[in-house]
Amino acid sequence: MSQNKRELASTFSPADIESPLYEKWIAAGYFTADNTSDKEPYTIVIPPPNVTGSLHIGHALDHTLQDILIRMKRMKGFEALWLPGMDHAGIATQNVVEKQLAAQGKSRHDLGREEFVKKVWEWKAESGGAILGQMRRLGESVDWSREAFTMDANGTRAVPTIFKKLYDADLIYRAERIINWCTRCLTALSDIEVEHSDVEGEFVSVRYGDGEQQITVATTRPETMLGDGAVAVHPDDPRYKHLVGTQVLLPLANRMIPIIADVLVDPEFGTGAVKVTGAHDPNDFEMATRHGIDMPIIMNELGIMANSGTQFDGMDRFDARKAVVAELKAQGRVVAEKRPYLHSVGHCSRCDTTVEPRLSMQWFVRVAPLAKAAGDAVREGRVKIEPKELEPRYFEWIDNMHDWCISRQLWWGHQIPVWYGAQGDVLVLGPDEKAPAGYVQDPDVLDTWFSSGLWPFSTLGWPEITPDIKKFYPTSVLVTGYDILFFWVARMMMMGIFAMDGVAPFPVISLHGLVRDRFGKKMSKSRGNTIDPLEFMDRYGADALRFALAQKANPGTDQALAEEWVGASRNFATKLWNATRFAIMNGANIDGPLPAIDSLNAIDKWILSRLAETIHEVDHLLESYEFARACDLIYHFAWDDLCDWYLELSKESFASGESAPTKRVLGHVLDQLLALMHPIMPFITEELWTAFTGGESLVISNWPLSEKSHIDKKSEKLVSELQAIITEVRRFRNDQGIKTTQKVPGRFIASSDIAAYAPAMSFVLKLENKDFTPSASFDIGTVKVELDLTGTIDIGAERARLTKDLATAQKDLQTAQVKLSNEGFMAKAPENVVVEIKERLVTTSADIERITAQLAALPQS
RNA sequence: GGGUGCUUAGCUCAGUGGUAGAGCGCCUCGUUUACACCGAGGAUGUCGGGGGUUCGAAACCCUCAGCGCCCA
Repeated sequence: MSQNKRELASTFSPADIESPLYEKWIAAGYFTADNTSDKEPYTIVIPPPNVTGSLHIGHALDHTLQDILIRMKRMKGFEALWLPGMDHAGIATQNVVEKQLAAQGKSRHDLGREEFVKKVWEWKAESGGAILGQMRRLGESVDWSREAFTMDANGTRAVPTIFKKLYDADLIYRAERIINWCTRCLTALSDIEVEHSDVEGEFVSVRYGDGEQQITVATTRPETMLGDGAVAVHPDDPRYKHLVGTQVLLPLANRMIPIIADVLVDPEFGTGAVKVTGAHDPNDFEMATRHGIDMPIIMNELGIMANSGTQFDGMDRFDARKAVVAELKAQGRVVAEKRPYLHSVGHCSRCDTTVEPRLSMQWFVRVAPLAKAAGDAVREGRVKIEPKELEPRYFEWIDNMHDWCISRQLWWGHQIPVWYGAQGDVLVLGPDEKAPAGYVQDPDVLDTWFSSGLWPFSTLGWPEITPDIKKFYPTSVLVTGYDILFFWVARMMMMGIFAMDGVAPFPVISLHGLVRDRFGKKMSKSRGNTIDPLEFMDRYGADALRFALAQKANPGTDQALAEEWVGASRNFATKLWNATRFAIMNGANIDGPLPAIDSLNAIDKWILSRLAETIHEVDHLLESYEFARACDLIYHFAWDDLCDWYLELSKESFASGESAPTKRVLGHVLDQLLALMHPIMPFITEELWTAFTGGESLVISNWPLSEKSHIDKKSEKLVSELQAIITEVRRFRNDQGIKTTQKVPGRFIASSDIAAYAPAMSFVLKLENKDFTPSASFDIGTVKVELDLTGTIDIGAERARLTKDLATAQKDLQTAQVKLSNEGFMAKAPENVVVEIKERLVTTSADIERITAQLAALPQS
């Protein structure tokens, strides 16, 4: 084994090591999961990025967290499967290819459906999936042999299977309903694909009818009045009671329409009377249905006025709005106008076009029973949401879900598996069934989220009960941003529980937040504050990016990111690199068993104790998806405990030559630390560890074990005393203006257990051990330090230092005294707290006495 | 309008009942044989305002103010 040890380059260069290491891992097949192994499975399916997408900073975060879990579990001996793949992203992808066609002056209709879909596949082959290469750069340990696509063979069988199953269970139906229509994409959208934002519009009050038979309605969309079927008021509204049941003249259209009473009307809002346009407003549709009111459609798919039988036909909806108001004004029917009037308007999440509510025939999923099951799974604890604080959001949404419109008037996607016969009969077919001659398939495709809802099992070969399904379903955890909790997570819950006999697709949903800019502002192209993870990887390496992201990933909360912070993580990597070089230079090794703990010095015992504690806590935190806290502990153990203290305190031992146990201990600590860090920073740890140990790979090495027997509070206390002494002496030297490099005669007068480490401390502090007459001395606790400064000390600086220490001690003393003289505290505070405060009283009193004496001993100046 | 979260050091954020923390930034000093992508030392906060519970509150409760997110 040891013949594979290597020398390390003197400087850390991520670009030199990352890509060869990834190739090595792939060639070795470490990431390929074995469905025949007897290891316990651990499965994560990657949230499939759009085939049109490239790796943005949010993916980098999401994927880093998943890789941390997968790599840790693989090291823990699980059969780890991390399944990669992409989503066909219906509208987004179709838009991309349509744009290319538009550049040639063509539309998809010029090609026809079959040709167009062929074109999209060609586009995918050439330009799709750029993200996959970028995932390799990030070091993702995904199983490429199982790479999936929502429209691959598995997806193409799973979709009609579940469609038919839902249809047969009466959970899919076709109906004429108000849906959200995008006049640019020319398709229906689900509620969730509509983004609401406040816009400045207008609020116009219009008088319908004349004389006795008149009523004023207010609207933000005057043009839709051409499609009004009624006017509605609240049944208890005394202003209009006499009009209910009568008819009123609809201006412009010159039709008589009824006045109805419905509780949906808010009498406080506007005039308390509203127009009822059943074909172009969801609330109105509800009222119109209830009262059997006509619902004329007065706009075509493009948002152009049509079939209203008025002069406005042929006008764009927004032009018509102005024209209608102008004409009403001319007729003296405009009672009031508010402009601008701020109100919420829906926009297409893909292209930002103002969404038009539109009555049309679509396919829907009846969500009530599915959503109930998905909600119950969380309510009953079968599925946990991490962090728990996000549960209310999940319930609020899933318990109030509307039926899901799943048909899209697109060509790219899973075509709806329904065929219509000449007599209007409807056939829903599974993947292996063929429609009889003469039947025509529904031209629409399914919502992209319909197929991605099947992702946790369609990718494993469902509906076949494959070895993969048996081994790897349900998956172990879902890691994703809270922003797609509704889009995707809820769909997977509903589909998974329905398809897999009640077994939810994952027992845990671990949600992280969004990556924001350095000021915590949302990133957007228009703000110009977006961050490109690829650039950061170029400049600082993949490990630095991963660590920077994981270090700030607190459950469910957004994180800010700035370039310097990635740079700081790179610095951390460099620190680790140099520490390992130093360790190797000094003969650190992992040869043979660790020396007996009792035989070790306190410094070695201490670092082993800290290692055991760190491993224990990091393990627990990672298992709880507390990535930020885990990274923080690792960072401080590696930098503070190991580099700043252990290596420094051990230098004397290395220099003296009597260091065999320390070399073995250091080797052990490094070996374990690199393993512990490997899931987070896979490249540099692999490079360092293989060079240092000569081993094959950390990817397949054992996860570190926390040795409880190494935990040694006594040594921890002793070393913390050594640290306090060293810090005080440094502070004294600093205050006295003595250079760090200057050697000074000095000695410690201390009890034997501390005196035993005088050589180590002297080495760190550059104190010379020789005969001298002290010209300065001071106390730290029970330890006296004597120094020969060969000259006068700076009394002013010394007095300032002691005065400050005295003030601190006096404040601490006072705090303790106040507590101890408080009867309530003495009576009710727990014993251990009282003891602690009493101890504090004793030590601070001693400190005050000591410092006061030192101050008094200073010569007057 | 409904739901939900936040307000702690210059910035970004940890910290769920026992002497206020981290990273970055800032100040001083330093080419010590792992590391200047570094080391040593230092400064900085009546924990948004007000009230309450408690021996004790940044933390628990009420209230006010500001900011944010989700949904309608």
